[in-house]
Amino acid sequence: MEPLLLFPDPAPPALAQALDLAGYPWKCAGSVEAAAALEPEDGWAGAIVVADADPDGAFTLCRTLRRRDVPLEPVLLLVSGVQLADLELRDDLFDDFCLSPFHPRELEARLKHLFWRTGTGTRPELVEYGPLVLNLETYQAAIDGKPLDLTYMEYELLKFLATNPGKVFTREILLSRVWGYEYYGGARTVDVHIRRLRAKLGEEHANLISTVRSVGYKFGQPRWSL
Amino acid sequence: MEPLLLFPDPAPPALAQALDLAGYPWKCAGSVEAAAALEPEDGWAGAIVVADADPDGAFTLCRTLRRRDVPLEPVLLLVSGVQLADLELRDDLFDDFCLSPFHPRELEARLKHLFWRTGTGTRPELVEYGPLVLNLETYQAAIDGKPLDLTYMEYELLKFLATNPGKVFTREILLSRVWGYEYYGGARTVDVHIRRLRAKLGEEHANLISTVRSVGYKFGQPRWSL
DNA sequence: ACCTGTGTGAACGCTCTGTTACACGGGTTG
DNA sequence: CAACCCGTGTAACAGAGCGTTCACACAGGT
Repeated sequence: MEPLLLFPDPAPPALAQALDLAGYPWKCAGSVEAAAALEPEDGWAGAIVVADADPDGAFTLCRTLRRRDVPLEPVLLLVSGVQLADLELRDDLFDDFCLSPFHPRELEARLKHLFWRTGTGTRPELVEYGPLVLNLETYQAAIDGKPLDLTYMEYELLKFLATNPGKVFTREILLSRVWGYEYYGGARTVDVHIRRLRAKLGEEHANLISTVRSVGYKFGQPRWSL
Repeated sequence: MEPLLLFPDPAPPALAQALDLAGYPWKCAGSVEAAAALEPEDGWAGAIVVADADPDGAFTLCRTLRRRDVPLEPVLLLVSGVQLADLELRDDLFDDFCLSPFHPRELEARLKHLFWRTGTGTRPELVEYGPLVLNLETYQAAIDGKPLDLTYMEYELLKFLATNPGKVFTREILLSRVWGYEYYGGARTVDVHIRRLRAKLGEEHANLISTVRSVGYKFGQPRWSL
């Protein structure tokens, strides 16, 4: 995903932190010129403009962004309560606004809805570990960019292991956590699924799942762990 | 100006008072039927739906409003902080939201910006995915330029899937999001509608909807975007 | 060399899905 | 008002896919 443009420079720590937590990349610019210099090749994903400290600069930046050949969307404005009146007659300069101080989850919800509304990229939920990528929304898996054709149980097992890399699980734990608490069956079932997973991962990556003799299995971190 | 539709009935005093102060006329309705009975000849100016007390009723009303021949705009949702997660996957049901308790001036600012925005017509009336085109205004569908004769449920189901391409939905999710919250019925209903959709899409495009065994259905091809 | 634990392949049986047929209700037509 | 059509929900069945189990080979540790 392309980064968001933030104004001013430096951005308020709370804003930067909220975006980091939500997983949105960003870059700061303190002026129109700095924004132009920092702009990625594929353009910004959007802009978040803080209008508290320097309203004039903020609105100037918004105006510039909107005057481009392809007007930048979305533009989210962060304003303090007393600034609400400043929005008067400036509706064309922003797509949404958020009161400052803001709740991180409100900001995240607004960004999400904004991206949905403007039709631009929404990030899928991913579980990644090295060459392995699991897309939780599409139920797809890929390794080295090549899609893996996993069955439901294989996917669930791999997802559980990959979300807890390095940790060892006994077969009983895996049965209860992946198969379900009420499940009562042979522990060897796990072995067979592990084997099929290794086979589908390919010879090169079969060692992503390692056997811990007399204990169980673990995912990743084959050698050097803390 | 036509009145705003408020939900539920009675509306929170703070909301009514804020609207009175801002000069917006309004009427309350506690159900879909009441809203239909109260609707002015020229239609509502918009709707403000409070989701705090009765989320199910609120979202059902939103869905009804959006399914009209001319989808009602704008819809402003009032939610409490803990409800932010409820907005997940419901982006199509509202145009903006406001955290409750709200500051009257924030509400006023949002309404103002909302009317400005919807007045300029930014709502996407088409949903496109590859050869498929859905016209949300005329309720028509076409594939490869040839019109599809879909029933109401088929259209709603396809619309929901096509607006979330690549994402997998369980039958339960589809029942609640397409059929409605209050719906209690067999999950196999979804299967049959999927099958009818595939049949109408034609042999060539039937694979636009793919089955994810033990999970549900998804539309279109993966978005392996980063 | 023995024993325990794990890898491997095949076969069984169940769950899930595709598909068809039918029942029900609302609306329309004669 | 009856007869019909259309849209929708539900039941039933068959087939395929998939999970589980078993039997045996193999490796590691004592």
